[in-house]
Amino acid sequence: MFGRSGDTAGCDRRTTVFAGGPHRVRSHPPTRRRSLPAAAPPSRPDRFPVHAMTSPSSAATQIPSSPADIRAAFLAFFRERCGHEVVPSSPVVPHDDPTLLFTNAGMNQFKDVFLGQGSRPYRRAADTQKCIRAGGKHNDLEDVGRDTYHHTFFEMLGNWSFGDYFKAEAIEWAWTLLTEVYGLDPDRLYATYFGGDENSGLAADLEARDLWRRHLPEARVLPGSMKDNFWEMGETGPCGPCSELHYDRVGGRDAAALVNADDPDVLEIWNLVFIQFNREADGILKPLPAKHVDTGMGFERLVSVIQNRRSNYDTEIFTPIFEAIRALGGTKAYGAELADETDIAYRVLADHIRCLSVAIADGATPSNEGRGYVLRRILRRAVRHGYQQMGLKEPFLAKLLPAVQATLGDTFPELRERGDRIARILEDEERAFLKTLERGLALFAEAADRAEAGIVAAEDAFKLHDTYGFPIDLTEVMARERDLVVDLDGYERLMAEARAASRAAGSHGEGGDLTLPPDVLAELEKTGTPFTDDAAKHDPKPLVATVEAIWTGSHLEASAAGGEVVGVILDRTCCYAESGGQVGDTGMLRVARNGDDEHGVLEILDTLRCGGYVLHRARVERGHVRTGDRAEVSIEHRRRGMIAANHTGTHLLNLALRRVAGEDSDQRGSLVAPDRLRFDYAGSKALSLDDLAEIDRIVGEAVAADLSVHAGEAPLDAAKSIRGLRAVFGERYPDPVRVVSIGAPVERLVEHPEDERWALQSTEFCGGTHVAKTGEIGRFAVVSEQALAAGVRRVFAVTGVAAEAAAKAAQALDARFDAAASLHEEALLEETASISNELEGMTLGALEKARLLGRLDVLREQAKQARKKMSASFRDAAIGVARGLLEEQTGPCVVGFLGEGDRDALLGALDVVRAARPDGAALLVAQPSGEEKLVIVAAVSKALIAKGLKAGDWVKAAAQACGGNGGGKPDSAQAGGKDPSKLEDALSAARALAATRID
RNA sequence: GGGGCGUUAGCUCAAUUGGGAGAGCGCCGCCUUUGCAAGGCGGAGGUUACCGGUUCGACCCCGGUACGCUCCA
Repeated sequence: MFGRSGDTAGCDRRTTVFAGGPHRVRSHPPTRRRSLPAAAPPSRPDRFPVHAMTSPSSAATQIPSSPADIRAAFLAFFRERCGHEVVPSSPVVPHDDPTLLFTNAGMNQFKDVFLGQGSRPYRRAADTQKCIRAGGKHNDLEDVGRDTYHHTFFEMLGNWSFGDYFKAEAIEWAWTLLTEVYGLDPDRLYATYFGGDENSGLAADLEARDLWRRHLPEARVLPGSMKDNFWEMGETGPCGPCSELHYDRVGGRDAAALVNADDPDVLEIWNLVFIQFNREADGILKPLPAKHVDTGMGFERLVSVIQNRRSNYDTEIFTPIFEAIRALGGTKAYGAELADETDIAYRVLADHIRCLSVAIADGATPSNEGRGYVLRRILRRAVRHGYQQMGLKEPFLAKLLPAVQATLGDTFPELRERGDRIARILEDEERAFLKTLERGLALFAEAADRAEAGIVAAEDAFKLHDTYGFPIDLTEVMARERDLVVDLDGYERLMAEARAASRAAGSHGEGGDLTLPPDVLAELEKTGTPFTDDAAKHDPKPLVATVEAIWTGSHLEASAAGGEVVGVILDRTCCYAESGGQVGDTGMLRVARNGDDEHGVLEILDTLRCGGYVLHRARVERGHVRTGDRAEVSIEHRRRGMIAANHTGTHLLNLALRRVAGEDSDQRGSLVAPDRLRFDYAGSKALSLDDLAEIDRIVGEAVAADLSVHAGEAPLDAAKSIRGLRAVFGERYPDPVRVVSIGAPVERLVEHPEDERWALQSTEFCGGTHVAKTGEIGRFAVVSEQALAAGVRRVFAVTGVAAEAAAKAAQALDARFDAAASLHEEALLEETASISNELEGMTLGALEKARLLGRLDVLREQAKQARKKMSASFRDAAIGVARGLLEEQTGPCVVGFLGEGDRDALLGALDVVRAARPDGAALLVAQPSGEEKLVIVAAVSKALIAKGLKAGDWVKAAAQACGGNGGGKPDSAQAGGKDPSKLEDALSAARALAATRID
């Protein structure tokens, strides 16, 4: 399968690569679709023919040329000739590393190995890693499209040594691969090595220099600075010198001066990092006992070099995507011009659709925070370029997905497997943004109207961006169309202010975090502190352990005393450390020394895992604790029991969800706490009440069947093949892996993994604690169901006593509803409001809650009718009294008390009086039923206002006479009084004022 | 994690300084018309997201919560 296209393309390429002479930029490769991905060899390196690699002499006739061949050749080289394990790319969304937005380097998935926290069954590895550089410390987003080599998404080819081979082998292999396998001209290669740094007291890496000199003349082996040639993971931790290979696209010259000088024709293609130090907290470098190699070679760049194209975008990695963009219509063909706006849009779109497709395939979703927000920005940037440069006003990104699948789908099959989901999310998100644009257009029109001297105010531009998400460059374009300009300096100033404020707020606030930083972990290991043995966590009987270390949150301490909250590390423990969504145990730690039973008593508030250590976050209640103490650890059993019930309940819920919501409803996260459980899963449709009922029923059946819960370890590969297995999307599992099954024991599952029956039972990879029999769960109820983000839904549920309590609460509310049905008027209104409030904050089964909300609707309708009836009767009564007043008081002014009534009743009566005396004035008072206050309203005709009687003054005078206040307009006003006993005072004050003003 | 904005009738949105919650569309009824489109008249429809505070009085002011949008980290 490698054969035909590889052969011919290889020969073609050879003439180009070795042609030498002046550099020529080929406009376009002959893109024959057939020769692209369809004919590419599969990415599985074990199927890659190795004859080209094993026989260097024949390599010249077998130089890989297509992107797929080049990728496969890299993996085959390290697998076949250098004994590496070829591993799959880790997901581009690092589900298990919250410190990282996206996987941005090949070494990410081996970070734990370099930090000394984890290990692998192999010591040499190679892969092609999906990487995204956007939004984080490495942010290339704004540069994409403007040059030939920045990408938000790219592949990083890499090979690693974990304490195995070192500089000599790494350098030798890099050289061989590039010159022999890929046929690069050795005269165009330059190597750099770390040239030393006096300030840091670091010597030059002469070892690397000399190794390169075996292949390259001295003039092309160049020393580099700390910045270019010394690699560090962070402030502290593993680090070391690195050595880079650079390639001169032009050739036939001495380009040494152009290395690391940002020349587009002299570019770094491979970085070899030699991890040999650990930087301690005090900044000092200590040599590592186990030295590692970490290399990275940008795939897109490599292809451009081998194919002799001046831009990454001119390779077959991108050209099929350009074709798809052109097929969207309405735009010219890609012209490969750097400054051309349409060509920039081509590059932006091609880059961004790759990035978005890969990220979404790995489980990310555009959203308004974190990595989701980065994706949203990338998508919007793509839509904006399409919208402005290509006139694409309808969602179009999903139409580019097939081209991405065609170029990357063989290597990363998840792009095809999750294609529907990717397309749907892209389209939804595009529609949302088009709506934002529309709204922004309207707001911009207002801002443009306000513009003075042809300048759109900085505040307006900023607000459009900050509040309404209207991109600044769109604002500029629109301003230009109306012959306006935008105050960009002012805008930038406001942005800088907002950024500063945001940063200032984000920087403080790290109290209470007791996790161990890497340097402390290293310190512990160096001093021989053993990893905590927590095998007893699944059978948590109290046990006696030795205090190994005490962590204050900032340093290790020999002892802790009264009131302090510290992290205690023991040599062994029965506490479960927070992991896999299950919260950590609480319990007690009793220090015994010299026969004194309770020398120190600590309450364990939480238990967490740091590297190989279990950290007990504990408060010293009495006495003190020292390292070396013997202490009895015990957990709070009741709480653990509730957690176990919820954890087993979570597994049953997971099983039920698969049946109700479909096979695609992968778990996306979960929380197992004592009082409730939370489960997030992939799904875009809300669960109906019927679905919820079905879930409750399925779980309820499993509980009633009192099934046995089994746990056991099994080889990862064997366990993965068990039918019906539910694993967390994107999670990496250890080998062997712990399997928890409900029903048949783990051994039987592993014996016959394909058995159809397993599909009906719960089987999960899980390190958590569970009940022994499902009957212990007692009762299960889904409590609520909601959307968490687009494509992710969250279910809350309760088990055991909490579920019992919810059922009882529902019964109690039913009784109240029954009683409320016979209530009338005010009692009905009050009870309705009271029930409504309680229902809001109550934990109830989702089904019960829905049913009770239905009952509440009925009750509310009754209450509404009652309110209307009451209101009407008050109003009628008030109008009746007012008619009486009209008969008694024949003058222009009517002043009187209408009895019981609210403001609406008063206003209704006032209308009647006003109609009867259009040229007069009226002031009416009423007492709201059941309240110790008075309401006063007044209306005055224009004629009397002219004489000096203003309604506002009038009601104020009356109100102040009964302990209140009020006001309003001259023709109409309202007021209130707090003391009904002074009613007569209020009325006479009103009469008096009217008399002085009118007569 | 920190800002900004929003939430009012079934839908789209108004509501001057705090002083009697409206419009358009849709819905229902009646009238006009041979019929349709339309028009005329009338009507129903609101816990102004929720909770609390200030006030004689809150859609409006203040604090909190929920949800949504948006920017920054």
